[in-house]
Amino acid sequence: MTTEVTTGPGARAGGYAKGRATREEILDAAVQLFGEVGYHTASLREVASRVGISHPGLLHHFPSKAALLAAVLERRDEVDGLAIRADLDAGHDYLDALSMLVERNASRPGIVQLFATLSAEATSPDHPAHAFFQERYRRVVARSVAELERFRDEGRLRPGIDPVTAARLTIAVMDGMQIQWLLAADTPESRPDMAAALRAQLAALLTD
Amino acid sequence: MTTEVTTGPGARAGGYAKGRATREEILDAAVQLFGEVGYHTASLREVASRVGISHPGLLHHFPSKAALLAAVLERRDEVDGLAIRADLDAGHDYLDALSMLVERNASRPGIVQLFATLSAEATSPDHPAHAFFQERYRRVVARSVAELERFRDEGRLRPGIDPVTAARLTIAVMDGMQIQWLLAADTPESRPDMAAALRAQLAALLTD
DNA sequence: GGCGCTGGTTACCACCTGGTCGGGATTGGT
DNA sequence: ACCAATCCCGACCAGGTGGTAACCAGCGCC
Repeated sequence: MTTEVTTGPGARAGGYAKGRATREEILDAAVQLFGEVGYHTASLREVASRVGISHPGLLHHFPSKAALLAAVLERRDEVDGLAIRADLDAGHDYLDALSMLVERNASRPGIVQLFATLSAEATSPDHPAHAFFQERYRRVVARSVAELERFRDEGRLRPGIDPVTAARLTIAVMDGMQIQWLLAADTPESRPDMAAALRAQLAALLTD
Repeated sequence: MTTEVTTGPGARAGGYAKGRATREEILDAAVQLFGEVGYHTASLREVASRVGISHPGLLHHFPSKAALLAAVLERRDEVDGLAIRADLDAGHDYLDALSMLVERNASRPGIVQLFATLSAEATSPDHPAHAFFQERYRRVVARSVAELERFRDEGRLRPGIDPVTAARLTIAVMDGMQIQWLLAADTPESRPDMAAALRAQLAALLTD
């Protein structure tokens, strides 16, 4: 179906205040459930039930399941993007901002699980979020590469490592650590610290 | 349901040659399909159809869907384990053996997708493969830690990096690169080399 | 040559899925 | 007070799900 990240009708601001509030509740519940069981397995009825409405009631706000998914992803990236920009404006490094993002994520297991599950699912070419994740990775890799090229030019990137590889490794670490972190949810004593791991990774890639 | 990795009745060797062959075909098809769409979404009918039998025919060999999943995971780890041991016996390093494993995986997208999708899915505590993946990560982390401790004792681990963190980062890189690799399946020119990435990661963690 | 186990089949079950339809409240501007 | 837009629901649909029951063909051992 390849329903792109076009915001479905009814998902934008507008309508009554009640409706807008319900839409937010739906998105929260959808993030939670998609994270718990994945997009395919999650049912509209379950999402609707968690919000306290019927499933046609949900479909009134989001015309299809794929549209709901698109809205969820869109909102998430929007929120994260704003937070990162705020950190940058506060004078932080881009890589520092990434660490901070990871640190924030450590307090939102639902969202972490959502993206871990979804990015793996969306690996299939016909997944509704396939194009979204392709574009997302393209963007974040490009951004990280640009940043690491600056580091290299300042001589702060460890010799023998090119910026592209360094960028991909860093992003891979973020994704991979999420799985280890999620799997160890019930054994806190052996649960890895995602942010610390990312900082260690950057320390291994940089010279200072 | 937490169907552990107990081999279901009928999944072990035995019966007629025809039956054993069919079981292998089923496992191959299941690996493929689970990889394509995930465990939850995959249907027994689809797996059966790819083997050319009916879906109760499949259930004759594997008494439930979870049992089929268990058999798939079990066989995969068995095969990989043997290959790694062979590489070790050939005089290779454990970390080199990991690179070789990754290199082999690069020619089996179905299996890569299977484990990427499944390890994310199995993050949920009530997923049939949850315990399997917990144990799997515990095992491979422990193994890598032991190896990296030897490196540290030989002074080949970069100072400031402890073996546990290094092990987790390495495994995270393997998992994370899989997603980037799978997502770039249709853009070969920008597709990362998983094995090269792993080697670069190890180069960043070690001193030689 | 009979006989039990193996490898399937067709038919069926209860249940869940996303989505549609028509109607009935509620809301808020005029 | 009116009226249209918005919000939401119950009922329904076709289709897919894992699993079961009953049955039958053929293989191979006694």
